[in-house]
Amino acid sequence: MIGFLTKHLIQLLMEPQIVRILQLHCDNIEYTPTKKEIKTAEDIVPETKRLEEVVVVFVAIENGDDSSVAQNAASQIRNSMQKIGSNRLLLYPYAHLSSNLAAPSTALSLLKEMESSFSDIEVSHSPFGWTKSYKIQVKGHPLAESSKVVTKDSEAEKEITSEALKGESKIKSYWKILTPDGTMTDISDFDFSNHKKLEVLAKYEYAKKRSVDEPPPHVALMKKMAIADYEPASDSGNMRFFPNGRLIKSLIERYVTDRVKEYGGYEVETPIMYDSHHPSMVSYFNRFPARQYNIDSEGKKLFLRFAACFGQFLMANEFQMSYKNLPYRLYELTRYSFRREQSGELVGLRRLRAFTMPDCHAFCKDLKQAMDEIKVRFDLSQSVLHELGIEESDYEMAIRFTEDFYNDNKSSIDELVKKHGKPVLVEMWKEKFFYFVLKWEFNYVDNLGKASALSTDQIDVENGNRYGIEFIDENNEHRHPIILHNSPSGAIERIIYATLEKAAKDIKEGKKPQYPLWLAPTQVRIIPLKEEFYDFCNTLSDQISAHDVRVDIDDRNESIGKRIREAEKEWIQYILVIGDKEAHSTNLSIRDRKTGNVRDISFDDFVSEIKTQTNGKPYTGLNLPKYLSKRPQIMV
RNA sequence: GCCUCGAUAGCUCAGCCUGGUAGAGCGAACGCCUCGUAAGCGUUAGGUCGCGGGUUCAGAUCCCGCUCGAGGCUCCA
Repeated sequence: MIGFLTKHLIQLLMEPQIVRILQLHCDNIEYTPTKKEIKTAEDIVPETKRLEEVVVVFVAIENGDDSSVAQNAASQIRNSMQKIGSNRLLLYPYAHLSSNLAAPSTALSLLKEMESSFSDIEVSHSPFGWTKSYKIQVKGHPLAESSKVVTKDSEAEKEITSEALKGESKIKSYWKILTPDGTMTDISDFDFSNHKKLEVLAKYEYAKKRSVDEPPPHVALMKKMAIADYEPASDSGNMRFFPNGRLIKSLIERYVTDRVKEYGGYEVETPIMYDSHHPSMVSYFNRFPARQYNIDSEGKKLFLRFAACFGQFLMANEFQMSYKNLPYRLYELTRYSFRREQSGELVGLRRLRAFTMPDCHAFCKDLKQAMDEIKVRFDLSQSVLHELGIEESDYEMAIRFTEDFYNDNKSSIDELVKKHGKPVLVEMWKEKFFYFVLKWEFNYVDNLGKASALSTDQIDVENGNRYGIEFIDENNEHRHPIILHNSPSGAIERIIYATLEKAAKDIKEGKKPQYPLWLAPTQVRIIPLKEEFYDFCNTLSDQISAHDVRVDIDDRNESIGKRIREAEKEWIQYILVIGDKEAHSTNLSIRDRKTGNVRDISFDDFVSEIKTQTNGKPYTGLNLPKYLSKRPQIMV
């Protein structure tokens, strides 16, 4: 905020003979006149005034201004207020905008003229000629802050829209490509011809080529496969998961959790809401304007967590740690993390307001330990994605760091790139702005050329201090750990999104889409030819499911063709049609969706064929009635 | 937040341009058929055409406003 004011004040001071305006869309402003600054100050009783939901216009009227300029200024203010949908205005005389002020009497009369030209909205002005103290809360949206210079000729109008929000975060980024052999190329000099997906990631201006009206294919699939759907009675971006979706999601959740625990993470559970006035939150918040759900409760201003960081940091704050305990890793699968993304940004399972995020923090004693640890977690993330069915050709890596950090840690950074085995996108900063000095992520690039981050890790050098997390080092000194923030898979919903997008790609290419067998809601479907085989089917299904296989029975009175067709539409990999022949055979006749052919196979071989494909993955039983005649249709 | 599009049966959608009794397929209920690897047949039920206003003898249809949704853009700590 301070930086913004300074920047624009300098710009404003360079243009002579105009009305100068700094316009701010505010949650509230409170001001108190303290003393008269000039003899001709307005005659008022000084009292504190507070306005809510208001556009505050700081205005300086310069030498040479007249009525037409005032009118011009008023009409511009009116225009922009319509744009942002506000109808309360405070004109705030602010001499510091100009070094060429008009005489106070002229200025006051023009100010009043401006005020009176707003008949249709609620308008007031703060007292002219008084020294005032004020408190102001500016909104965070892009149009909230703007400055204007208005001259007699309205065509000379200049409007500068604030870059305050993004401007700060984008300070001096240098975009590069780093190849596995360690060479860093400027992005404009890199030959992308063999790296199309990386190019998509690199230029996120893909709008030009893509056909606009096409919804991402996973949205239709998530409904058709009865996985998930929008819940109109909730807020946008809060999904409901049907039995199929819950089963898939819960298996992925369990798998990622198992892998993190195997790596050395200790699972914890922390609250989903926090007090924004808690001292640890305040400084964190000052950097990041409102993008969270806020809840007022008994005078507390609570917000819903947007990551697991707070809970784990506040918890680690209570730990008495020695350097001998480090690295120490805390893990939580947040169900949910909440980010109140702008409504227009929400898309299916790709971008949500409530999502499930595995989040593993490693507390490290020094940078060397952190660099060793980040490599282990890099391998973990790669492996987890692979096992979830997302291959290295599906995603591109981006890495961000400060220039100093790169120079000091070049070989370790090169090592990460080498592990990825492909060129990676680099964003390099001259100096640290965020709390981290290095961050990498894997970005899934979908059918429409959209990139979404999956796995990520960061080296955080600030929050150990901010949250008062300490350990005692070899010399009996108190020190703050370096903290790594890793999500080995990224949001679970996003893994489902990627899985469905890959399936959609198969469909488009004429291939049969398929779930990885361990995620399939039904792994084996049994279809009795006639009612007389029901008992046989039931026994068979018990025998198969005794080996931890999800098997169900289509006992509906439908034609055999129709029941097979529907099993195919559910992407069920194995179908067993049971008739006279099968009921009297020791072997099974299985229809394998991958080939569409029927083959004979022994019971044991069949089970072991399934086991090979689901080896090392979690299992849970059917999440639907075993008999299809007992299932409601999910119509979405 | 901005732009565009949309809202008709449980679901997918037609009808709207050119105003005149509300349609189809799927699904559901019931019945027939008892079936050999991607849709067997018939009958029935089911709609305040998102909400509010206007024009008209008459509005799902034309006009205005609103609500909700979706996609794109911007954004993504």
